[in-house]
Amino acid sequence: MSANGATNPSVTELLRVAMGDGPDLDFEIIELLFFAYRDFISDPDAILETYGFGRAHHRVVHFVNREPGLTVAALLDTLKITKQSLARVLKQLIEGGYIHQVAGPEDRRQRKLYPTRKGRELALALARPQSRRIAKAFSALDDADRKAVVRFLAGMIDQETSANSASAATDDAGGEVSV
Amino acid sequence: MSANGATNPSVTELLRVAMGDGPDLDFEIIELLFFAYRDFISDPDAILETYGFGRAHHRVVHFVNREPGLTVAALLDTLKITKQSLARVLKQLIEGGYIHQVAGPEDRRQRKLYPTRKGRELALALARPQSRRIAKAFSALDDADRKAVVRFLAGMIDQETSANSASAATDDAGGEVSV
DNA sequence: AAAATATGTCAACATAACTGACATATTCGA
DNA sequence: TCGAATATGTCAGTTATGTTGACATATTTT
Repeated sequence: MSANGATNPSVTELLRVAMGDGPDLDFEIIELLFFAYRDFISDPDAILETYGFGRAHHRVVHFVNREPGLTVAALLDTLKITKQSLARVLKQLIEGGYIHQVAGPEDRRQRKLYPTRKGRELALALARPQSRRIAKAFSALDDADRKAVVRFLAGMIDQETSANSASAATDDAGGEVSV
Repeated sequence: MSANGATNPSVTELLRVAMGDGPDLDFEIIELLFFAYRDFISDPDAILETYGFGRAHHRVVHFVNREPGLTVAALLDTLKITKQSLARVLKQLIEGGYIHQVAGPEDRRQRKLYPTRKGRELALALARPQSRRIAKAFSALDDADRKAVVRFLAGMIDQETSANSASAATDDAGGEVSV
Protein backbone atom coordinates (compact mmCIF):
# COMPACT_ATOMS: atom_id res chain seq x y z
CA MET A 1 0.00 0.00 0.00
CA SER A 2 1.58 3.22 -1.19
CA ALA A 3 1.73 6.30 1.01
CA ASN A 4 -1.71 7.31 -0.07
CA GLY A 5 -2.78 9.46 2.82
CA ALA A 6 -3.83 12.07 0.30
CA THR A 7 -6.54 11.70 -2.27
CA ASN A 8 -5.58 10.38 -5.65
CA PRO A 9 -8.64 9.40 -7.65
CA SER A 10 -6.59 7.52 -10.19
CA VAL A 11 -5.17 5.22 -7.55
CA THR A 12 -8.19 4.60 -5.38
CA GLU A 13 -11.06 3.96 -7.67
CA LEU A 14 -13.78 6.53 -7.23
CA LEU A 15 -17.36 5.69 -8.05
CA ARG A 16 -19.37 8.43 -9.68
CA VAL A 17 -22.48 6.42 -10.48
CA ALA A 18 -25.44 6.51 -8.14
CA MET A 19 -26.45 3.29 -6.48
CA GLY A 20 -30.03 2.30 -7.12
CA ASP A 21 -32.18 -0.61 -6.06
CA GLY A 22 -30.89 -3.93 -7.33
CA PRO A 23 -32.25 -7.45 -7.29
CA ASP A 24 -31.43 -7.92 -3.61
CA LEU A 25 -31.32 -4.30 -2.54
CA ASP A 26 -34.23 -2.20 -1.39
CA PHE A 27 -32.78 1.23 -0.83
CA GLU A 28 -36.16 2.82 -1.28
CA ILE A 29 -37.68 1.17 1.77
CA ILE A 30 -34.43 1.46 3.73
CA GLU A 31 -34.46 5.23 3.27
CA LEU A 32 -38.18 5.59 3.82
CA LEU A 33 -37.78 3.81 7.13
CA PHE A 34 -34.87 6.04 8.07
CA PHE A 35 -36.68 9.30 7.33
CA ALA A 36 -40.02 8.10 8.69
CA TYR A 37 -38.52 7.02 11.98
CA ARG A 38 -36.39 10.13 12.29
CA ASP A 39 -39.40 12.40 11.92
CA PHE A 40 -41.62 10.12 13.98
CA ILE A 41 -39.28 10.43 16.93
CA SER A 42 -38.77 14.17 16.50
CA ASP A 43 -42.25 14.99 17.77
CA PRO A 44 -41.82 13.60 21.29
CA ASP A 45 -38.20 14.75 21.37
CA ALA A 46 -39.33 18.37 21.29
CA ILE A 47 -41.73 17.80 24.18
CA LEU A 48 -39.21 15.85 26.23
CA GLU A 49 -36.76 18.71 25.99
CA THR A 50 -39.11 20.96 27.94
CA TYR A 51 -39.03 18.40 30.75
CA GLY A 52 -35.28 17.95 30.64
CA PHE A 53 -35.85 14.35 29.60
CA GLY A 54 -34.57 12.31 26.66
CA ARG A 55 -35.63 9.37 24.56
CA ALA A 56 -34.67 6.91 27.24
CA HIS A 57 -37.23 8.49 29.58
CA HIS A 58 -39.80 8.31 26.81
CA ARG A 59 -39.40 4.58 26.37
CA VAL A 60 -39.60 3.86 30.07
CA VAL A 61 -42.67 5.99 30.71
CA HIS A 62 -44.29 4.56 27.58
CA PHE A 63 -43.93 0.90 28.49
CA VAL A 64 -44.75 1.38 32.15
CA ASN A 65 -47.89 3.19 31.11
CA ARG A 66 -48.79 0.48 28.67
CA GLU A 67 -48.22 -2.32 31.11
CA PRO A 68 -48.59 -1.12 34.69
CA GLY A 69 -47.03 -3.53 37.16
CA LEU A 70 -44.18 -4.32 34.80
CA THR A 71 -41.14 -5.56 36.70
CA VAL A 72 -37.70 -4.07 36.25
CA ALA A 73 -36.50 -7.30 34.65
CA ALA A 74 -39.35 -7.30 32.14
CA LEU A 75 -38.67 -3.69 31.25
CA LEU A 76 -34.98 -4.43 30.72
CA ASP A 77 -35.93 -7.29 28.47
CA THR A 78 -38.24 -5.11 26.41
CA LEU A 79 -35.78 -2.27 26.04
CA LYS A 80 -32.77 -4.55 25.61
CA ILE A 81 -30.50 -2.33 27.67
CA THR A 82 -28.51 -2.96 30.84
CA LYS A 83 -29.88 -2.27 34.29
CA GLN A 84 -27.21 0.40 34.79
CA SER A 85 -28.53 2.27 31.78
CA LEU A 86 -32.07 1.97 33.00
CA ALA A 87 -31.16 2.98 36.55
CA ARG A 88 -30.28 6.56 35.66
CA VAL A 89 -33.50 7.42 33.86
CA LEU A 90 -35.75 5.32 36.07
CA LYS A 91 -34.41 7.09 39.14
CA GLN A 92 -35.21 10.47 37.61
CA LEU A 93 -38.72 9.37 36.67
CA ILE A 94 -39.38 8.04 40.16
CA GLU A 95 -37.97 11.11 41.87
CA GLY A 96 -39.94 13.32 39.52
CA GLY A 97 -43.14 11.54 40.51
CA TYR A 98 -43.89 9.99 37.13
CA ILE A 99 -43.45 6.38 38.15
CA HIS A 100 -43.94 4.43 41.37
CA GLN A 101 -42.32 1.25 42.52
CA VAL A 102 -44.13 -1.35 44.58
CA ALA A 103 -42.60 -4.54 45.93
CA GLY A 104 -44.08 -7.57 44.19
CA PRO A 105 -46.94 -9.10 46.19
CA GLU A 106 -45.74 -12.64 45.55
CA ASP A 107 -42.03 -12.12 45.08
CA ARG A 108 -40.99 -9.21 47.25
CA ARG A 109 -37.64 -8.93 45.54
CA GLN A 110 -39.36 -7.62 42.46
CA ARG A 111 -40.14 -3.96 41.94
CA LYS A 112 -43.34 -3.51 40.03
CA LEU A 113 -43.55 -0.24 38.16
CA TYR A 114 -46.71 1.85 37.89
CA PRO A 115 -47.34 5.20 36.26
CA THR A 116 -48.71 7.98 38.44
CA ARG A 117 -51.40 10.23 37.03
CA LYS A 118 -48.61 12.63 36.12
CA GLY A 119 -46.69 9.82 34.42
CA ARG A 120 -49.69 8.74 32.40
CA GLU A 121 -50.29 12.30 31.31
CA LEU A 122 -46.71 12.56 30.13
CA ALA A 123 -47.00 9.29 28.23
CA LEU A 124 -50.17 10.53 26.56
CA ALA A 125 -48.65 13.89 25.70
CA LEU A 126 -45.81 12.05 23.97
CA ALA A 127 -48.06 9.56 22.19
CA ARG A 128 -50.46 12.20 20.88
CA PRO A 129 -48.32 13.83 18.19
CA GLN A 130 -47.03 10.43 17.13
CA SER A 131 -50.58 9.15 16.81
CA ARG A 132 -51.50 12.25 14.83
CA ARG A 133 -48.67 11.56 12.44
CA ILE A 134 -49.78 7.96 12.05
CA ALA A 135 -53.38 9.07 11.47
CA LYS A 136 -52.19 11.43 8.77
CA ALA A 137 -50.19 8.70 7.05
CA PHE A 138 -53.16 6.34 7.37
CA SER A 139 -55.63 8.85 6.00
CA ALA A 140 -54.67 7.93 2.45
CA LEU A 141 -55.10 4.21 3.14
CA ASP A 142 -58.16 2.04 3.26
CA ASP A 143 -58.64 -0.64 5.87
CA ALA A 144 -56.98 -3.41 3.86
CA ASP A 145 -53.96 -1.17 3.30
CA ARG A 146 -53.71 -0.39 7.00
CA LYS A 147 -53.75 -4.06 7.84
CA ALA A 148 -50.98 -4.55 5.31
CA VAL A 149 -48.89 -1.94 7.12
CA VAL A 150 -49.39 -3.77 10.40
CA ARG A 151 -48.41 -7.06 8.81
CA PHE A 152 -45.35 -5.44 7.27
CA LEU A 153 -44.16 -3.91 10.53
CA ALA A 154 -44.79 -7.11 12.45
CA GLY A 155 -42.85 -9.00 9.81
CA MET A 156 -39.87 -6.72 10.34
CA ILE A 157 -39.56 -7.72 13.99
CA ASP A 158 -37.32 -10.55 15.20
CA GLN A 159 -39.45 -13.38 16.46
CA GLU A 160 -37.03 -15.45 18.56
CA THR A 161 -38.29 -14.76 22.07
CA SER A 162 -41.79 -13.67 22.86
CA ALA A 163 -40.27 -10.76 24.73
CA ASN A 164 -41.53 -8.05 22.43
CA SER A 165 -44.32 -6.61 24.47
CA ALA A 166 -46.08 -5.12 21.47
CA SER A 167 -48.25 -8.18 21.32
CA ALA A 168 -47.98 -8.92 25.02
CA ALA A 169 -49.34 -5.53 25.95
CA THR A 170 -52.05 -5.82 23.35
CA ASP A 171 -53.08 -9.21 24.67
CA ASP A 172 -53.46 -8.23 28.29
CA ALA A 173 -55.36 -5.04 27.64
CA GLY A 174 -58.31 -7.32 28.17
CA GLY A 175 -59.90 -5.41 31.00
CA GLU A 176 -60.36 -1.70 30.83
CA VAL A 177 -58.94 0.36 28.05
CA SER A 178 -60.04 3.93 28.52
CA VAL A 179 -57.95 6.46 30.39
CA MET B 1 -34.04 -1.34 51.07
CA SER B 2 -35.55 1.37 53.25
CA ALA B 3 -39.12 0.70 54.29
CA ASN B 4 -40.66 2.52 51.39
CA GLY B 5 -37.98 4.71 49.91
CA ALA B 6 -40.37 6.11 47.37
CA THR B 7 -43.49 8.10 48.03
CA ASN B 8 -46.73 6.76 49.36
CA PRO B 9 -49.09 5.21 46.81
CA SER B 10 -52.10 6.52 48.68
CA VAL B 11 -50.83 10.06 48.31
CA THR B 12 -49.63 9.99 44.73
CA GLU B 13 -52.29 8.28 42.74
CA LEU B 14 -51.03 5.09 41.19
CA LEU B 15 -52.55 3.74 38.00
CA ARG B 16 -52.96 0.00 37.80
CA VAL B 17 -54.94 -0.13 34.59
CA ALA B 18 -53.21 -0.84 31.29
CA MET B 19 -53.30 1.85 28.68
CA GLY B 20 -54.71 0.72 25.36
CA ASP B 21 -55.41 2.43 22.06
CA GLY B 22 -57.98 5.19 22.37
CA PRO B 23 -59.75 7.40 19.87
CA ASP B 24 -56.64 9.49 19.27
CA LEU B 25 -53.99 7.05 20.38
CA ASP B 26 -52.35 4.42 18.26
CA PHE B 27 -50.06 2.56 20.64
CA GLU B 28 -50.10 -0.49 18.41
CA ILE B 29 -48.38 1.24 15.49
CA ILE B 30 -46.15 3.26 17.82
CA GLU B 31 -44.78 0.06 19.33
CA LEU B 32 -44.58 -1.80 16.04
CA LEU B 33 -42.47 1.04 14.69
CA PHE B 34 -40.25 0.98 17.75
CA PHE B 35 -39.57 -2.75 17.59
CA ALA B 36 -39.37 -2.88 13.81
CA TYR B 37 -36.83 -0.09 13.65
CA ARG B 38 -34.81 -1.45 16.53
CA ASP B 39 -34.45 -4.85 14.87
CA PHE B 40 -34.00 -3.31 11.43
CA ILE B 41 -30.99 -1.36 12.64
CA SER B 42 -29.54 -4.28 14.61
CA ASP B 43 -28.47 -6.11 11.45
CA PRO B 44 -25.98 -3.50 10.20
CA ASP B 45 -24.95 -2.69 13.77
CA ALA B 46 -23.46 -6.16 14.13
CA ILE B 47 -21.47 -5.78 10.91
CA LEU B 48 -20.30 -2.27 11.75
CA GLU B 49 -18.88 -3.50 15.02
CA THR B 50 -16.38 -5.69 13.18
CA TYR B 51 -15.13 -2.54 11.42
CA GLY B 52 -15.01 -0.46 14.59
CA PHE B 53 -17.69 1.75 13.09
CA GLY B 54 -21.06 2.89 14.39
CA ARG B 55 -24.43 3.97 13.06
CA ALA B 56 -23.13 7.39 12.15
CA HIS B 57 -20.67 5.81 9.74
CA HIS B 58 -23.46 3.71 8.30
CA ARG B 59 -25.58 6.73 7.44
CA VAL B 60 -22.71 8.60 5.86
CA VAL B 61 -21.50 5.71 3.74
CA HIS B 62 -25.07 4.93 2.75
CA PHE B 63 -25.99 8.36 1.47
CA VAL B 64 -22.65 8.98 -0.22
CA ASN B 65 -23.08 5.68 -2.01
CA ARG B 66 -26.60 6.52 -3.00
CA GLU B 67 -25.73 9.96 -4.28
CA PRO B 68 -22.07 10.16 -5.30
CA GLY B 69 -20.89 13.75 -5.57
CA LEU B 70 -23.00 14.79 -2.60
CA THR B 71 -21.57 17.90 -0.95
CA VAL B 72 -20.86 18.11 2.75
CA ALA B 73 -23.65 20.67 3.15
CA ALA B 74 -26.17 18.43 1.41
CA LEU B 75 -25.16 15.50 3.58
CA LEU B 76 -25.56 17.57 6.73
CA ASP B 77 -29.00 18.60 5.56
CA THR B 78 -30.01 15.01 4.93
CA LEU B 79 -28.70 13.71 8.22
CA LYS B 80 -29.83 16.75 10.17
CA ILE B 81 -26.71 16.77 12.32
CA THR B 82 -24.02 19.39 12.88
CA LYS B 83 -20.84 19.57 10.89
CA GLN B 84 -18.83 18.87 14.05
CA SER B 85 -20.71 15.62 14.47
CA LEU B 86 -20.19 14.68 10.87
CA ALA B 87 -16.50 15.64 10.93
CA ARG B 88 -15.45 12.80 13.21
CA VAL B 89 -17.00 9.98 11.28
CA LEU B 90 -16.32 11.44 7.86
CA LYS B 91 -12.65 11.80 8.73
CA GLN B 92 -12.47 8.15 9.72
CA LEU B 93 -14.23 7.04 6.55
CA ILE B 94 -11.88 9.12 4.39
CA GLU B 95 -8.76 7.95 6.20
CA GLY B 96 -10.00 4.38 6.00
CA GLY B 97 -10.35 4.70 2.23
CA TYR B 98 -14.12 4.32 2.09
CA ILE B 99 -14.90 7.82 0.85
CA HIS B 100 -13.07 10.36 -1.27
CA GLN B 101 -13.39 14.10 -1.35
CA VAL B 102 -13.05 16.11 -4.53
CA ALA B 103 -13.18 19.89 -4.72
CA GLY B 104 -16.31 21.01 -6.56
CA PRO B 105 -15.58 21.66 -10.26
CA GLU B 106 -17.64 24.84 -10.27
CA ASP B 107 -17.43 25.91 -6.67
CA ARG B 108 -14.06 24.89 -5.36
CA ARG B 109 -15.07 25.56 -1.76
CA GLN B 110 -17.33 22.55 -1.89
CA ARG B 111 -16.13 19.07 -1.10
CA LYS B 112 -17.94 16.50 -3.18
CA LEU B 113 -18.06 13.07 -1.61
CA TYR B 114 -17.66 9.84 -3.57
CA PRO B 115 -17.56 6.25 -2.41
CA THR B 116 -14.50 4.21 -3.28
CA ARG B 117 -14.97 0.62 -4.37
CA LYS B 118 -14.32 -0.34 -0.77
CA GLY B 119 -16.91 2.17 0.42
CA ARG B 120 -19.52 0.88 -1.96
CA GLU B 121 -18.86 -2.66 -0.85
CA LEU B 122 -19.35 -1.64 2.76
CA ALA B 123 -22.59 0.12 1.91
CA LEU B 124 -23.83 -2.97 0.11
CA ALA B 125 -22.81 -5.28 2.94
CA LEU B 126 -24.85 -3.13 5.31
CA ALA B 127 -27.84 -2.86 2.99
CA ARG B 128 -28.02 -6.58 2.28
CA PRO B 129 -29.36 -7.87 5.61
CA GLN B 130 -31.74 -4.95 5.82
CA SER B 131 -33.04 -5.73 2.35
CA ARG B 132 -33.40 -9.36 3.31
CA ARG B 133 -35.47 -8.36 6.31
CA ILE B 134 -37.66 -6.16 4.13
CA ALA B 135 -38.08 -8.95 1.60
CA LYS B 136 -39.16 -11.28 4.37
CA ALA B 137 -41.71 -8.77 5.66
CA PHE B 138 -42.91 -8.18 2.10
CA SER B 139 -43.21 -11.85 1.31
CA ALA B 140 -46.63 -11.97 2.95
CA LEU B 141 -47.84 -8.95 0.99
CA ASP B 142 -49.15 -8.63 -2.54
CA ASP B 143 -48.20 -5.75 -4.77
CA ALA B 144 -51.05 -3.48 -3.69
CA ASP B 145 -50.12 -4.05 -0.06
CA ARG B 146 -46.50 -3.19 -0.74
CA LYS B 147 -47.51 0.03 -2.40
CA ALA B 148 -49.61 0.81 0.66
CA VAL B 149 -46.54 0.37 2.86
CA VAL B 150 -44.61 2.81 0.69
CA ARG B 151 -47.45 5.32 0.85
CA PHE B 152 -47.65 4.91 4.61
CA LEU B 153 -43.93 5.44 5.18
CA ALA B 154 -43.85 8.41 2.82
CA GLY B 155 -46.82 9.88 4.68
CA MET B 156 -44.92 9.65 7.95
CA ILE B 157 -42.17 11.95 6.67
CA ASP B 158 -42.19 15.71 7.20
CA GLN B 159 -42.68 17.42 3.88
CA GLU B 160 -41.59 21.03 4.57
CA THR B 161 -38.30 21.22 2.66
CA SER B 162 -37.42 19.04 -0.28
CA ALA B 163 -34.30 18.05 1.62
CA ASN B 164 -35.21 14.44 2.16
CA SER B 165 -33.03 12.81 -0.40
CA ALA B 166 -35.09 9.66 -0.65
CA SER B 167 -36.80 11.14 -3.68
CA ALA B 168 -33.84 13.29 -4.69
CA ALA B 169 -31.55 10.29 -4.95
CA THR B 170 -34.15 8.40 -6.91
CA ASP B 171 -34.49 11.22 -9.40
CA ASP B 172 -30.87 11.59 -10.38
CA ALA B 173 -30.07 7.92 -10.87
CA GLY B 174 -28.32 9.03 -14.07
CA GLY B 175 -25.18 9.75 -12.10
CA GLU B 176 -24.80 13.40 -13.01
CA VAL B 177 -26.49 15.95 -10.86
CA SER B 178 -26.93 19.26 -12.58
CA VAL B 179 -25.41 21.52 -9.95
C1' DA C 1 -27.64 -22.76 55.69
C1' DA C 2 -26.17 -22.08 51.12
C1' DA C 3 -27.21 -20.85 46.53
C1' DA C 4 -29.75 -18.46 43.29
C1' DT C 5 -32.38 -14.46 41.95
C1' DA C 6 -34.01 -9.46 41.56
C1' DT C 7 -32.57 -5.27 42.20
C1' DG C 8 -29.49 -1.32 43.28
C1' DT C 9 -25.20 1.18 43.05
C1' DC C 10 -20.35 2.74 42.22
C1' DA C 11 -16.84 3.66 38.86
C1' DA C 12 -14.82 3.94 34.45
C1' DC C 13 -15.43 4.24 29.68
C1' DA C 14 -17.31 4.83 24.54
C1' DT C 15 -20.13 6.88 21.11
C1' DA C 16 -22.52 10.28 19.04
C1' DA C 17 -24.87 14.02 19.46
C1' DC C 18 -24.60 19.20 20.96
C1' DT C 19 -22.79 24.50 21.38
C1' DG C 20 -19.49 28.10 20.70
C1' DA C 21 -15.49 30.02 18.77
C1' DC C 22 -12.37 30.66 15.34
C1' DA C 23 -9.48 29.58 10.80
C1' DT C 24 -9.07 29.11 5.77
C1' DA C 25 -10.26 29.12 1.09
C1' DT C 26 -13.23 30.67 -2.30
C1' DT C 27 -16.94 33.13 -4.45
C1' DC C 28 -20.05 36.97 -4.89
C1' DG C 29 -21.67 41.63 -4.87
C1' DA C 30 -21.31 46.59 -4.52
C1' DT D 1 -11.07 45.32 -6.32
C1' DC D 2 -12.28 44.75 -1.72
C1' DG D 3 -15.21 43.33 1.81
C1' DA D 4 -19.01 40.21 2.84
C1' DA D 5 -20.88 35.87 2.46
C1' DT D 6 -20.33 30.99 1.98
C1' DA D 7 -18.40 26.11 2.44
C1' DT D 8 -15.68 23.68 5.04
C1' DG D 9 -12.49 22.37 8.83
C1' DT D 10 -11.06 22.21 13.59
C1' DC D 11 -10.45 22.90 18.70
C1' DA D 12 -12.53 22.55 23.15
C1' DG D 13 -16.03 21.48 26.28
C1' DT D 14 -20.71 19.38 27.39
C1' DT D 15 -24.63 16.05 27.44
C1' DA D 16 -27.33 11.76 26.78
C1' DT D 17 -27.22 7.17 26.58
C1' DG D 18 -25.27 3.19 26.11
C1' DT D 19 -21.47 -0.31 27.77
C1' DT D 20 -18.44 -3.60 31.49
C1' DG D 21 -17.14 -5.06 35.80
C1' DA D 22 -17.52 -5.40 40.63
C1' DC D 23 -19.96 -5.59 44.60
C1' DA D 24 -24.15 -4.91 48.11
C1' DT D 25 -28.78 -6.17 49.90
C1' DA D 26 -33.06 -8.39 50.28
C1' DT D 27 -35.60 -12.32 49.31
C1' DT D 28 -36.69 -16.86 47.62
C1' DT D 29 -35.40 -21.51 46.51
C1' DT D 30 -33.05 -25.72 47.24
